[in-house]
Amino acid sequence: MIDLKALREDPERFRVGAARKKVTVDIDRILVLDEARRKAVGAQETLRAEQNKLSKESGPEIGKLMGQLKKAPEGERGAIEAKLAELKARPKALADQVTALGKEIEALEPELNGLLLQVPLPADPDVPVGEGSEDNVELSRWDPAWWDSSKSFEENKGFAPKTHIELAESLGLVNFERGVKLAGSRSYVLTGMGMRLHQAVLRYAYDFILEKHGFQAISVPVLVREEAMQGTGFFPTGREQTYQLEESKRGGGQDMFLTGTGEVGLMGLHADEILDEAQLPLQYATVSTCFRREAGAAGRDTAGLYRIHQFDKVEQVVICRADEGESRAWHKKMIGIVEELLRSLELPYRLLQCCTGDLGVKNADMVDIECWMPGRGELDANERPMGAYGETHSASRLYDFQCRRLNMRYKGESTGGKTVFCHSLNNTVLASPRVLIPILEMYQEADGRVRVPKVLQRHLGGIEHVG
RNA sequence: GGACGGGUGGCCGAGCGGCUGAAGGCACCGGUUUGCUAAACCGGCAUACAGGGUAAACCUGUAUCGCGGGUUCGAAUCCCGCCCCGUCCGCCA
Repeated sequence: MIDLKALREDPERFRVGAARKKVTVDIDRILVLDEARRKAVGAQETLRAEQNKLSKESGPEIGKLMGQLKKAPEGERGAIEAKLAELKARPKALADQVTALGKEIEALEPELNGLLLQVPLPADPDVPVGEGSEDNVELSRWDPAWWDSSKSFEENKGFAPKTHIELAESLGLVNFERGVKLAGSRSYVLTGMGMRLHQAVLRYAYDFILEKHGFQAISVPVLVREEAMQGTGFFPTGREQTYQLEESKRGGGQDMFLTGTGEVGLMGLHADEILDEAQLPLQYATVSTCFRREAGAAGRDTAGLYRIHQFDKVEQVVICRADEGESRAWHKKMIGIVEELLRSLELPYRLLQCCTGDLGVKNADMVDIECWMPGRGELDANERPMGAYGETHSASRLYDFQCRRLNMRYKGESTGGKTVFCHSLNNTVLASPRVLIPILEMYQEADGRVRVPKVLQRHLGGIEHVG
């Protein structure tokens, strides 16, 4: 949620911000509705002030007259009743006007609020302007000692690579057919060492963020109420991306939603709370199952473990003071944690500065990390993929956009006793099974086996090879 | 699924038609006292929106006692609907 006051004062900033993010939202309509609403509210408040004053004056008198009426002899009742009616008439008339204005306001608000929820947070000025992912800017690359990203897989390792799908099949790591039988397209079943690798890499990443970086371990519900989805900024825009359980249709209280990321639970934890500045920054990490409908992605990445409806993810979230410098410093730090993790796994990766067109509504800045996946990308003359970077991580800075919606504030020395909305950030630590793609493909050997990354071996009982 | 009980400020908790934005306590902030700490005492202490004021201090108004509606001149208080939380029993893990 953006600040309506800020929009009122500088609508152009939000017009440009939305345009650069390729989001269509009628800012002028918001201004018109806001103006009309404020006018009506102002008029209503004036009337109410008058009404309150009147009822304070005439109220006790009415009470007194009512008492007299009970005891009064027949003859005097008419006079008292007339006086009562007169006393009651004026405030009543005002109340009717207030009600009328209330109806007017009610008519305006749904549209205004609906529009307001759609206004994206403008990207920071240093975020490159662009249309979409093709305009993202590469910031840096990293390769392990045994890999040279300027050369092909075959030049690096001396044999042609198999894709993770082929490896999964030959080594019995995934059963796609049965996944589809059970749950439809984009479903899979990890089997044997596939499941063990999945568990091992998640556990490794989770221990990594907790033990090496002091994040707090926490579990989250993955089935949440609508407020949590709206509060974290996934609704209304991402509504069609989420699975909805229509409990209300079965006579239950509310519909529930399956979360697409642990971020929803972690950020929702402190919704409607006022935190003590001394508690900040909050550094939370969770591992949770994520569900995504992948609506609108029909036909893209249909095979393999890349784009699937259900996966598991270690997610990190930071809630800090409302300070741009602090927010930027945390962003760097969170990205650094992932770099350290990927280096320990010896996976080649690159950092991408996302351009305005590739940002979501809620972030001011986003850096993606992509791992090299030899089985992805364009096909060569032999119809074999030439490899490509594929997104495995995404680090966002949201300023107070999310906390405003969640009504998550803090108070302390630096705020001068005022309550201020917190800033929030989030980043993937590791998502699996997607990360198994670069692991399987990069660690495959000429004999068809897959070496187990060193750091994962202790999570797999010391096993050095799969297959 | 059945039977109850309950949702009030940062927290606990009273109030059950006007004098209540709301007693009292805790926490917090300022002060007095004090060798230090503690205690004691005094004072302060909700949020949002709108208007005024220098985008500060502050002032004014309105709203807010789970949410929505109703009764009433007037509702935290009465009525109706909904949501949520809790307890006990049953069922399942």
